[in-house]
Amino acid sequence: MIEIGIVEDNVKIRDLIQKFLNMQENMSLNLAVDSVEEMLELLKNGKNPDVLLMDIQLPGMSGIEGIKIIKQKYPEIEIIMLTIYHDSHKIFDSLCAGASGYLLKHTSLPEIKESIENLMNGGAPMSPQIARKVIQHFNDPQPEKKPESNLTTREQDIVNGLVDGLSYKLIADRYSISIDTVRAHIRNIYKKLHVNSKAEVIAKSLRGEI
Amino acid sequence: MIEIGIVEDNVKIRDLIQKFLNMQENMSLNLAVDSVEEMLELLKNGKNPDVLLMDIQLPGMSGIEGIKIIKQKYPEIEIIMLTIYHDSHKIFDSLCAGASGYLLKHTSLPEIKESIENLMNGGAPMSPQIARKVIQHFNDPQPEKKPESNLTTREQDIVNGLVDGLSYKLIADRYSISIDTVRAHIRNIYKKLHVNSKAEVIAKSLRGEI
DNA sequence: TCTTTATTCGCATGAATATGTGATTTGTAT
DNA sequence: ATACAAATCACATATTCATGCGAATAAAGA
Repeated sequence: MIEIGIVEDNVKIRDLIQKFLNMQENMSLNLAVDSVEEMLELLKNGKNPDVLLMDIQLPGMSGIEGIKIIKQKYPEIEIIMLTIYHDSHKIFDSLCAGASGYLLKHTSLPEIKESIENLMNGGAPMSPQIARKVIQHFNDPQPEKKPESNLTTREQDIVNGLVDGLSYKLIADRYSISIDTVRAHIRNIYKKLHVNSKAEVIAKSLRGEI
Repeated sequence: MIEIGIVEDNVKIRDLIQKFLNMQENMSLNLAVDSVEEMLELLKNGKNPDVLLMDIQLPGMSGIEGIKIIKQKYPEIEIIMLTIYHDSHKIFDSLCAGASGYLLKHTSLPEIKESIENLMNGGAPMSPQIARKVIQHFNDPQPEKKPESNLTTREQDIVNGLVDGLSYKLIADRYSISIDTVRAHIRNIYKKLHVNSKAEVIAKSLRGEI
């Protein structure tokens, strides 16, 4: 039985979710409050939910501040944000504060149920739009440093092999070339980078100097 | 009709996915190749898929390198990684390179179909385990990777020497110990870190995994 | 056409590394 | 008192790496 709590000041929404989840045979939602402060009170009194559904816009402390405090005191509780906000700032603040999932409020009840199960199975439920924003966070940040590699495509391949900790033999296998070719490339790489050991190439590469 | 391409060198898997997706009324998978190089050739010849499913471990260029090149030349193509790798390094490399989704290979065919639709609707398909790793990246960028180093002070010194690109001899000189002592320490370091080459130690260290 | 560059391959050799099997000393914890 | 981890050193050997020399092919430029 998954014990669930909800912090949501809109009573209509809260009741709807509570009723629906309580109808599920493997779920129980008995902790339904409309502020972080009340939830903290319940937790202090020994209540021990597995998952918390949390709004951001709340009376008193915001949901994001709530995450920080709750995760600090009760790190084993998983928190899913359930909110109307889809701006990157609130999303990332929530995730950085310790939320394990982020759903938008138009998420259907069955999807909320699925998300909770997903979370208990080691997943991280997100609405598609949220996932997109999270992914985009990785996509762009790059254009800062470009140390003019000078390395050819193949040479870059070889460097990647080295970084992966492969021996010449394994690199040769990976690219289906002879070990002597690998040697040849490495010679050229060393010349271009002004180094003379695998170690230095790996270090340079991982420091972003290639 | 969603035009799909797949880069996957395992013909069994590729054929299975191809047949399944072609059975969908709104999807068409005609571009099925087993290397990035071949896909680039098709794209150059005017093929224009909406979505690419891409493996990471491929003959020739890796899938991650492939993303970079394809996204640079054809930024409108959405790429979903479909691979067995679930280590953070490969996930983040893929996302940073421009992937819009990341699925593990045990994903069922209907889920792959859903993921493609999700993507076309502005989502970012991810397997739950992947989503979790992505979220964790925000949760606590630091304490997550504290794998209990176990390395002693001296061992850490040696690791630093390796990262600086020094040979055993030079490390011995730096700390005024014999080269055999350096060897001994390195043996112990390898055991503790479960590696067996300088290269891997340097890589781990620079990734903050020590 | 001629030149460069990228990529491929081979052979050879000394240097460095990986790994095994020891051993001694000095603290610290039990 | 003694058990144990940390640090030190030695010897041996098989593998891997660094590097020199040489060379062929194909693609891209001058």
